[in-house]
Amino acid sequence: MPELPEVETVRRMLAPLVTGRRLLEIEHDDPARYATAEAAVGRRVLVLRRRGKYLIFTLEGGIELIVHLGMSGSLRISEGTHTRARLEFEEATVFFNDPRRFGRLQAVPTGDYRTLPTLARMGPEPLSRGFTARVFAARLARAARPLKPALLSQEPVAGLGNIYADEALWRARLHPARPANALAPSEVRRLHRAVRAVLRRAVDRGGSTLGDGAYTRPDGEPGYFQIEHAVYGRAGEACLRCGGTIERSVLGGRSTHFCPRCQGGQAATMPTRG
DNA sequence: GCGTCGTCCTGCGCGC
DNA sequence: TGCGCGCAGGACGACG
Repeated sequence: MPELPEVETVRRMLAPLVTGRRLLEIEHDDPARYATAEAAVGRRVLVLRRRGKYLIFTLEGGIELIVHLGMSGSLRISEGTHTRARLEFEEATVFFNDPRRFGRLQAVPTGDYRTLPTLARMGPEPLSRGFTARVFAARLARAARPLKPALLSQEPVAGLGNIYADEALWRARLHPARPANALAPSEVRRLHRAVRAVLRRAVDRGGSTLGDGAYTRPDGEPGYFQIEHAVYGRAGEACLRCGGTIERSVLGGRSTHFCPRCQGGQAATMPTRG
């Protein structure tokens, strides 16, 4: 499932192919989903940037083409088995592959994210200078809910999904069910460092490609961070830090992986499943 | 305003 | 072997 490292990997590979090129045509099979993207046709790409898990093609004429890969989407330079849209640029073609159709492709006036509330409310970029422990603490303090769903909301910090939220919480030795607004300053600093460290490392490794193969780079190659996962997908296995047994629970409707021994806190109150 | 839950969608694994 | 069921996930709207 594409999170910040996967989307950043895609951006780095596609940017040289599309920057400065005109988008000539968008061909798709689903007008209900992708018709608004057609407003981007005929415009030149000024820059391809990333905000959280969103890819944003900034186009001439005050238009942005926003791409969200959902949980199974990918942008590829060759056609896949579930290609939903084909973006024809001058001298380059990009295929939007999305088996489960959770991805989005739409054009908006630059900066107008009224139809994308998560993007509009999104917290700071975790690898930017603006993401300080002080800023993070202030944003976490707004949420009374557990850390895991709070992080998935994108409001304390941008770009974390199910995998990297679990990995960051493990690195910070924080239980996923701890209320987000109840962390000590030292715990916020630990989580701040952990988020940045996990994401930096994952970007370096080209993201995570899981067994379902849902995410691959644009050239079809996998990422390699999955072999460094400490908790995600390791339920029942030994914790790499303390030797405890990794548990899988459901929190905020999402599978959550953690070590009850060294991530302490409210482990005893967590419902378990699976 | 905030948190929770259901919905969207489809490939895959599992049990029968 | 083949069928049916449940699960996985991010975003968002409805609801309390």
